[in-house]
Amino acid sequence: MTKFSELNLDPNVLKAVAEAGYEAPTPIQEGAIPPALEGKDVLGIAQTGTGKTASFTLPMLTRLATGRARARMPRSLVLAPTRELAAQVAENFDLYAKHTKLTKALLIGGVSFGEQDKLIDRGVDVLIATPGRLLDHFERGKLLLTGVQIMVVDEADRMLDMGFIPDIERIFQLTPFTRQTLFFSATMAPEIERITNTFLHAPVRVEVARQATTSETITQKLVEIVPPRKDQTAKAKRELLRALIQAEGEACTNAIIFCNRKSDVDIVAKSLKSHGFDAAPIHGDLEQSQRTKTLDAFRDGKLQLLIASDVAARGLDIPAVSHVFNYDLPSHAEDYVHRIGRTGRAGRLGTAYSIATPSDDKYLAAIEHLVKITIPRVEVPEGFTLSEATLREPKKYDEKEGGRSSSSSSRSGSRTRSRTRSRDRDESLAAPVVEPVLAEAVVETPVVEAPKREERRDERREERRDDRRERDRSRPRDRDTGPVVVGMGDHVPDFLLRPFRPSKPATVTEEVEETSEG
DNA sequence: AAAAAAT
Repeated sequence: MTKFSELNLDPNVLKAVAEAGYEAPTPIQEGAIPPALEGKDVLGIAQTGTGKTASFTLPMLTRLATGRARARMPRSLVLAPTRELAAQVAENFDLYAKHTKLTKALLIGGVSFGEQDKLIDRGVDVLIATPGRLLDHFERGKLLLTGVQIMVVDEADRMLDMGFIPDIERIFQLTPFTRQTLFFSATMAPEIERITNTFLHAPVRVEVARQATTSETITQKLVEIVPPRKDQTAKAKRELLRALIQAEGEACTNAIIFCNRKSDVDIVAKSLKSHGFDAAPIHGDLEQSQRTKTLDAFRDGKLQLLIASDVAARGLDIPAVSHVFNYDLPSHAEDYVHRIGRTGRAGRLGTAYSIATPSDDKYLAAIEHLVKITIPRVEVPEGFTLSEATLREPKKYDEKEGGRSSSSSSRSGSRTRSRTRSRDRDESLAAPVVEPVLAEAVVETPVVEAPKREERRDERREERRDDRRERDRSRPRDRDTGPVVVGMGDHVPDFLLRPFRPSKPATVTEEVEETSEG
């Protein structure tokens, strides 16, 4: 087996690695460090938890060991998508650079410019930044990127998701053509491929097998509930979450609870706290100081439950999380893998619970397709008092539907139709794989409904366009024109229509048509 | 329908 000591790293760097307790490099490190040390571009395809950060940190420090920084001209640059991730990279630099004289600055938003400016002025070897703040410094003329010898892009696919690619391209163009580029991404989306083709020169491609999502170290479980009413979903989910945490008891030493929305992060955190749990929220709308404080407390074991948006889904290295709870199933299947990957790290055992409601069926299918397993369904825990109402029981819905559908079928017309649509949606939500007798009625509708819904939307759009045309010709006579005209009847005073219609309607109509087609 | 990041 290769050892770090065989990798030609700077002795001072090697010393820090040894002190940190590392002997043998991970596959990504073994693959990326040698070419990086030779000054070659590296394209690393690897996910977090594979030792990616050290795979660029160690060779960078080694190559920067000779020479020193000039004022406002950093010698290297690391870009990360989130502030926490950038801060984490910075911590890694501190760790491995402690026996060198290399300096670094962390440029992230949410903190004042003053300290960052001071460091840049003095000259730093390594600049670690989120794209926005870096460009901000650059535009203020405080920063020159022409001295960058090594540039690292970390978590490029996440940058893509977050719309950072234009910024990244711009930053690439601000650095010298001769720079060395180390580029990391978990996946190679077409857009990522394009960037690497443009900005990397004959890169050495290092690909590390995707982390097994069915990793034996993570036990995945899914709890499905059907809240009796839609407006009770959140309440039911919060209660179920509490029951799940309680059922796990002492096994749950600490956990990250993921919500899809920032507002839900706050609500769930508040709710858990009021029920006596040791919980705190983290998401992008919170003050940076608060984010740092919360994350530090969680890392130090002073906080048991971290309620998080996807700001914490990727990259963050939080050791020893016993549980992950998906309060919401993520709408991007990839995120499921990232989220549950927060537990079961470094050979430790972990448990990942996901809460699903019927409206998650689509997401769930995508997730299970991606991870290539059927996530084991488990019963709701005993402490879940709403269980009777919220178990996956289609009956209530079907009874209701049966009653309503007969009354609605006696009617017709566009207004009733819109109500029918929302009813059908509920119906399809409540359609589980059980109850064959009722399934007849349930299955039929969504299957037919799905394509129809699209058609109808198009129809309506066309209708609306027609309406406009009609009105422009001042012949508002169609009853289907929508609630506004129906409500006014045929008695709409002419002046009310005038502001929407310039003096020569025919011409305008033509113009509208032309522009809309062009 | 939403999260992240520059203010």
